Parts: sequence; C-alpha cells; structure tokens
Amino acid sequence: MTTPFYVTTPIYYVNDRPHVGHAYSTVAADVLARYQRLRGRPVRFLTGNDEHGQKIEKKATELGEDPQAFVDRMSPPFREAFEQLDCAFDDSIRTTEPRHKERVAALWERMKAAGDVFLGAYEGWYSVADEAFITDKEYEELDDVTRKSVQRVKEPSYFFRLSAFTDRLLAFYEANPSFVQPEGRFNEVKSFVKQGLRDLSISRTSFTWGIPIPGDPEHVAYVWLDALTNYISALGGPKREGEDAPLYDTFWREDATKIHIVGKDILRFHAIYWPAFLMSAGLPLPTQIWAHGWLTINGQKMSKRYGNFIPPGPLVDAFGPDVVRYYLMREVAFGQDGDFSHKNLIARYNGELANGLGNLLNRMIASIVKKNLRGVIPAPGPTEEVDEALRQTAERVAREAAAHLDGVAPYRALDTIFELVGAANRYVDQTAPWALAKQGETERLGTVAYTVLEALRWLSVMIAPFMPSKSAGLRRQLGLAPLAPGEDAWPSGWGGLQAGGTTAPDKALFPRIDAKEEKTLLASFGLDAEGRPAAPEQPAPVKKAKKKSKEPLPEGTIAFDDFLKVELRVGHVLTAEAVPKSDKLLRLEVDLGEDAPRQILSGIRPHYDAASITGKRVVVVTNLAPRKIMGLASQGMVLAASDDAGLRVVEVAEGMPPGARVS
RNA sequence: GGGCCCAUAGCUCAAUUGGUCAGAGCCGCCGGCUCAUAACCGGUUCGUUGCUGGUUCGAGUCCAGCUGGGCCUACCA
Repeated sequence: MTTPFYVTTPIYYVNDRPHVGHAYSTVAADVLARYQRLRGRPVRFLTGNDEHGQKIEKKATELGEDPQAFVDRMSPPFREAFEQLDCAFDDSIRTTEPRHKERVAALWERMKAAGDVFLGAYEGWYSVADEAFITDKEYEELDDVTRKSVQRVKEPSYFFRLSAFTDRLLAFYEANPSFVQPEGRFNEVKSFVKQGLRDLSISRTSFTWGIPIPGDPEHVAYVWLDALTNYISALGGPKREGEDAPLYDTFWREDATKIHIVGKDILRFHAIYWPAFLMSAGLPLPTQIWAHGWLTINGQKMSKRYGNFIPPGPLVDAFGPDVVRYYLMREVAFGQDGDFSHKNLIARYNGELANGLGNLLNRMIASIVKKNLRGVIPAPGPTEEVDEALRQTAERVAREAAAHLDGVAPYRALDTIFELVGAANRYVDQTAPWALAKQGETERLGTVAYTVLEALRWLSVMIAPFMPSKSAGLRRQLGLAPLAPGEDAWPSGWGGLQAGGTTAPDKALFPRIDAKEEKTLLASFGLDAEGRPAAPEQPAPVKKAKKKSKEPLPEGTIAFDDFLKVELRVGHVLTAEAVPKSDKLLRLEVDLGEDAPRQILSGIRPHYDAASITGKRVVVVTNLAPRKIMGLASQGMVLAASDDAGLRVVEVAEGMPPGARVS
C-alpha cells in the first residue's frame, strides 16, 4: 500500500504545561508515523498548539501579559517535550500563525458559500473552562469551581446549520463503520447524532483573542472551528481558486489514510462537527478518528491539584526516551483508560527489555559470537526443525505485528513482537551453542548463531517505530546501518543478514535496574518502594474511617499524617466585595492556580475593606468542605492571625505563584 | 428517564462467524542449565469464565432478568 498516510495529534491548548497525557497522544501518533514510513508510504505527521480563546485571553490578562506574548512563551515547551521523546513530527502548527488564520477564513467562506452559515443571536451559558456552550441543565450540574468560569452570554453570533447534517452524518457513519474507534465511543457519537443536532454557534463577539470572521471583524471564530481547521491548514488547505498546495493535494486527498488521534474528551468535536464542516465545504473527510483513554498516575487521577501533574521531562531524563515510549505504548490498551506507574515501568523494563531483548542480544553478540566466531557473522549451514520453527515464528510475528500496527493497536503489536524475543531465548537454550562450540561442531554453531542474529535483525526493524534509538543501537551491534527511509523495510524475507559481516559488541542495550537503583529512582519521583506516592495527597475515595489501633499520641498533639490532611496553598486575591446584608463578610475571588478562581467568603471586613485585601497573596485552606454562608458558597478559608486588638491575614512574599503548597 | 460498554486465574489481558480438557505474560513456589544483564530454560498452584434462567447436539461467545463498575445523553416533577 503506497497511498499517503497522514496522522495528527490534537493541538494542545497552551493553557497547560505539557504532561504525560500529551506525551501519550503524541508518542502514539509518532509510532504510527514511523511505522508507515518504514513501510515505504509517504507520511505526514502533524502536531501543534491551540492558542486562541477566551480562556487564554483571560489568563494572559490576569498575568498582565499580552496574549500573543503569553502563547509565544507557553507553546515552545510542547515541541521541546515531544522532541525530547524523539517524536519526529513533520510539522507543528500554531493557530496564531498567519498560514492558519487565512485557511480558517477560507474554510469559513466555503461554508458560507454553501449556505450553511447564517447570522443570529446566541443566548445561553458559555463555559470558559471548556470553551464550550452548555445547556441550562449542564450548568446546574456543574461543580462550584467550574461554574465560576461559566457566563451568561447574549450576543450576535453566526451559526452553522449543523441541524441540516444529521442525516448526512448518519449515512456517512453507516458507510464507514470504523470511522470512530474504539467502537464503544462510536456508539456514543451515533446516539448523540440520532437525537438530532442543533445549529452551532460559530462566532463570538465578547472577546477578541481569535480569528476575525471574513467580512465581519467584530466576530471571531469559535475556538473549535478555529482549532479543527489546523488539520488542513497545516497542509495549505482548503485551497483557493487556482492555488497550488502539494501537501494538501497529497495528504488530504480522498484516498489518503487520514487519522486523527484524539483524547476521548474531544471526540464529539472531531467525530461530529469536523466532518460536518468538511461536508459543507465540499472537502474530503478524515478516514478515522481514534479516541484513546486517560492515564492515571500511580493509580491516581492526574491533576495539578494533587501534585501528580507529571511532566515528561524528568521521565526522559531518568529512563531515556525509548523506554518511556515503550512503556506508554505497551502498558495500556489503546482506546482504554490505563495507569502510568513508575513501578510498573521499571518492572517492564527489567522483565521485557533488559532480561528479554537486551540479554538475548548480549548473550549472542558479546559472548557466543565474539568468543567462538571472532565476532563474524557465520554463513548458515543445513537447517534443522528447530531452526525452521524459529524462522516461522519470526514470519508469523512480523505479519501479526504489522496487522496490529495497521489497526492502531500498538500494545498488541509489542506483545506480539516480544513473542519472538521469548522464542529466540528458548531457541538458544535448546540449541545450546556454547556446547556446540566446545564440541567443535562449527557448522552447526554457525547455523544456530546465524538464526539468532537474523531474528535479532528482524527485531531491530520491528521495534524501530517504538524505540528508534534502541533499534539503531541494536543494529549497530549487529554491524548494520540504521534504517533508512525509502522502500518497505518491514521484515519479510528470511536471510537478509549478510554472512561475513562483523558484529560490534557493546555495553548492555538495556542495563538492568537493580533493587537499589529502583528504590533511588522511585524516591526521585516522590514514591515509596511500592511505587506509591510517599505522601499521599489525594484522599482515597472516602470509605469508612477505619479504626487503627496505633500507638496513642501524646495528649494534645496530632500525628504528622493528620497535619498533612490540611491542604494549604498560596492564593492571589483577584477581587473582593462586601456581601450585601452582612457586616463582616467579604466575598473574595481567589486564584489558587486552578482553572478558575475560587469564591471564598471571609469574615474579615471589620479589618480589611475590599480594596485593601485585593492583590494580596494569602494562605488558603483549600480542601475544606465547601460551605454556604449567607446563601453563597465558600470554597476555602483564608488564614488570619487575630487577638483582641485586631486581625491580619497571613501573607506570603510576592514571588510565590498562586497554588503553591504551604507546609 | 433513554442508551452504550465492561465484568475471564493474585495482577494485566487472550480466546476466529457459538465447537477440540478456557490460554499467555507477570507474580509466587519447585527444579534445571551456565553462553548471558543474579540472566535464561522447564515444571507448577488458584478459575463451577459476576449471579439466575433460557435457546442449542454444544455458550466465555447468543437471548432475558439481576448485581456491580464505567461512560454518553436528556428543556418530564
């Protein structure tokens, strides 16, 4: 198959710092891209950043920064993180680039020309945190924190006639039964569409940080219209009359394979809105939307709040890019939720990479071939049944692994590939080349050694999409050049390894991590020997408080653990106002480094007025159960010192960012 | 309220269109080997495949109900 292959990651919203979740999506896309390149297909792999929207504008304003300066600062860390992970994307687009903006305008014009865009007025709730319009019901069900970022909007707005696409979308789904993967997610999409679609508001006038609408610059494009367009704008599409766009013509043509890797949270936008936009504009639709699951971290939900917001950098520093990539792809079934566990990573590393593949290479190259064959690859003699069996295993594995990669099941591909590692290790034991050497059975030894080396060569190709550097290292030891792009290099013909070549024994490809190192490594990630967070910050889902008969504590003291239950953080007081009908209460909006500020009520008005408390950096108890005071929810408590003479809030030096933990 | 998905050995997962005694890896235990990264190889314990019925010559695999978990969705109190 030599049709072009196009794979994209979501474009990551620059409100966040890169974390393991971003790395996961991107590595998955990179593995697919590298695999298809190996197969000799023309490949394009795109990632990028989503940089517009009200949330960005708001955040930048809060920081006293120009939005453009803000996104210029927040965007590079994503590319750097992915490069560190050896993700070889061909392009990384930013939605603030001119090349993107002009294509959003072009898409808009096409949709408008098709008669699917009309001017109306939108009234309803808009969630800034999610950058999405929500219904009244959804609004009511929100938690208090999120609700803070929801606003009532009533403004003129352009609409996209999404309602007219219900039947066309359903027909398309029917005709493309694997358009959305996994299947369960597709069902959700279908049932959502079956209920009938409402027209979609696709412009806003209440803020400016976005792409102006052609002919009506009061409006900026709805962020999702803006963002989704990236998949074609990066290719130079949609084309205007008479334009030349070779990338677009190659990778977005009807028969190219076009896969969007997305998180399950943004599936609806990709599986419903995006195809509808493209249908309206008369453009080809993507081949497949792959929604993967979420990762928890050591069993806990990843969240800034719980301090387990894992950036990929330290992982790469500790284990190297290939091992992190391997683990991410191996551990979780693509499409399902999974857990990222440092402990497990080390277990898989030792068990599969060091003991399995690494040791196989080492026992052969650095020992048997080196000692008995002077490091030269022997010519195979007549084969026996065991030799044929290993060869057949290799052929089956290559076939199945390829099928799994074509089907976007990287974890299954790895599972299959490592069957060959196991088979080769068993083969070495069965044929006992060290014994053959002692008995002077040189010809048989040659056949056995060749068979294992050839299997290793096959492995060097099959692991390449997952572990490009380790693949190169493995090939170097086999005396082979790194894989070069071009023809289909996936192993199929047995015997490609040239006899007479010189092997290059080297240090262990995957040095084992011993128990002591493991402990040190885990500790460096703040974990105990069992791989659990040393100081669990995330309360276990409240079961019943078990009575623990521990040593009694001295009267009047609490255990250290008890102290840790109190979560104190630095809060930046954004606004303050007196609560009507109350003489003591102030209603504060406090930035705690979360997505939205919290509302906190504090009885400090006798000592502070609204103006004097605003802007202060205070200490807030953040895990106090929310409480309603005079009808208003209070989501925390500001610490203050007081005596008869007066009251002062506890303040923190200017430099500490909101959200910093106090302990 | 409507709908979807999942529930298989201690853990993570497999089991072609229902069809050989339900498998693999990890973990544990026993043994072997010694070329190797205290590695590798062999053997081995635990499953009435969530529960209850049904269809069938035959069901983990289909149907109904139940229990438990996850998710999508909705302008019925």
